[in-house]
Amino acid sequence: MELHERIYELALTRSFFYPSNEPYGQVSGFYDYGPTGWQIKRRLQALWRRMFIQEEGFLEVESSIVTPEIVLKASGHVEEFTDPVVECEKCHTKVRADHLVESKIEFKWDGKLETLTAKIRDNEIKCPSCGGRLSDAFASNLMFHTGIGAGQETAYLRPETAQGIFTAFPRVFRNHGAKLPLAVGQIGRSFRNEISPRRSLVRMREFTQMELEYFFNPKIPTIEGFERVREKKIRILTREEQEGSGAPKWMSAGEIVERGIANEIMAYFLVKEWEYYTIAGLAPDAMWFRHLRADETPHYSRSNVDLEVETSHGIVEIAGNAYRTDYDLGRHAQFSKKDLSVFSEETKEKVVPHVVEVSMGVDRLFFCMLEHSFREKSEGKDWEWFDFSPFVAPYDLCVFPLMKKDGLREKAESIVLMMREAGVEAFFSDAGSIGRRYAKADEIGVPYAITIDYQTLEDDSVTIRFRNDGKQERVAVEKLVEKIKKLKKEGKLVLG
RNA sequence: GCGGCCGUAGUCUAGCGGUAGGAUUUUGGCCUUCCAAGCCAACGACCCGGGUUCAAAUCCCGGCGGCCGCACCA
Repeated sequence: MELHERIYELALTRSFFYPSNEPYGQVSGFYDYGPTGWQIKRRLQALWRRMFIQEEGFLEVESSIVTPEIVLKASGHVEEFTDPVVECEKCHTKVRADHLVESKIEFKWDGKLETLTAKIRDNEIKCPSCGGRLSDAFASNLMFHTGIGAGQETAYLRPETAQGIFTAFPRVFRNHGAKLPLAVGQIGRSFRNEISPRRSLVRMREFTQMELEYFFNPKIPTIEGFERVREKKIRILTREEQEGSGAPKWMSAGEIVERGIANEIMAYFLVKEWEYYTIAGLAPDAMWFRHLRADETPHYSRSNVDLEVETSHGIVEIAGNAYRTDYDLGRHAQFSKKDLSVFSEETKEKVVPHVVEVSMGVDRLFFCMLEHSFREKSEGKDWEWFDFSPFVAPYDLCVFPLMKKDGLREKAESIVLMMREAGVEAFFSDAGSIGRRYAKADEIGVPYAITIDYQTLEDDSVTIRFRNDGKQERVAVEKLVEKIKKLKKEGKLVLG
């Protein structure tokens, strides 16, 4: 059995995620998060918020999902997400029309559907799978279409959260210091009407993104704090290595800048992302950044660097970094007929800011994290479990009375109350034997379990069990909250 | 969308013409002083529609859905 198959079974039984609207039958590409999964996803988002917003003093917004067509024309999505397609009249296979024609004859598409249809007719191009007659070329759009108001003015569900940040830029800039650089992030749902979504959370029609746009004066492509990360290393697959060995290399932020792979701003975020994903529980030896080849880089971008992760579903891209220059603001200026340039105090001139974008997918991260954290039965444990980091585990700890009787349950409940009041997320259970409950706690990756035993009633102390080695340490109840917070902060998972 | 395989309790699975059996989970009870103990009991399923047949979970057709490959996509 492939790991992802096992993960999917676990997702169903442990309430990580499951198909949306289940009683009506599955519609592929849509998944709900259950109670346990949502706890984890929330924490992945909270960790991002802490590292990419709070720690940096950046700003966060929430923009609307339904987006008028003109906005997405400006962004390029109406064109970019519309593929020219032909359909076989016999077997109904759909094929990209431009790719098909290009593969048959020497041809450069001019963007017109009629041209493609003409070429197909002139050259008698047939269906590649059955040889049947092909339809005229038509546009197939990957955005969810909707209509606003009684007039049903054309609109789409946003295909990315970024555009809401670009359109908010002028106001946010003015209201929050009117100075560059300015960084604005957002967590939210995006939508892509995939033709045939597969691989569960890896390719969804409705998904969650965490995006950050860093606006700066193009003459000053630097970021405060770069010196702190200059020597820090990440794994990266350079363009040369993609031609060569294909093996990622450890490289420092400084070196990435020197080699021209990224500017300081992007290099800074690469380091930050590496830290984020490592803390979130991805295995550093199973992920790497990849500098996209020139032919993969959009025309408006100076450099794109993706984060790729190895999984049983193959290599999954979970983050994209792009130096988008002034493309987005420039296009929105053009389409809205507004001046979106701002005055730069740094160079005493008006500039259209450049943008470095960090775009991360939460659901794909969630899936990769489950795979990388999954642990088979072993000598120490006769059950499968998840080695989640304390930052993303669904609960901070479990509270278990050794027995239900003799006042142990009541004592345990009072400790749960104390923990919850202190902001510690505690899971309580008195069902079944204590060993069984430890196993259950391991199965959803809770890092610590507190056990209330007979000694607790005598001296008001409890044991803390560490998930990863099963060893226990005795702690006074009055020091419990402090102790747990310390363990979490240090990420300590074994007593040792 | 095409092709191959498939659809039985929450999960895994047996049955493949006579209306379902196991494992696990869940619930209640007994028992239990630390790593999925044991015992008793209970709950719980044949994807949907049509056809063939005395009789369909089982055979046939259609639909819906899944997995893999193609295509599409990141």
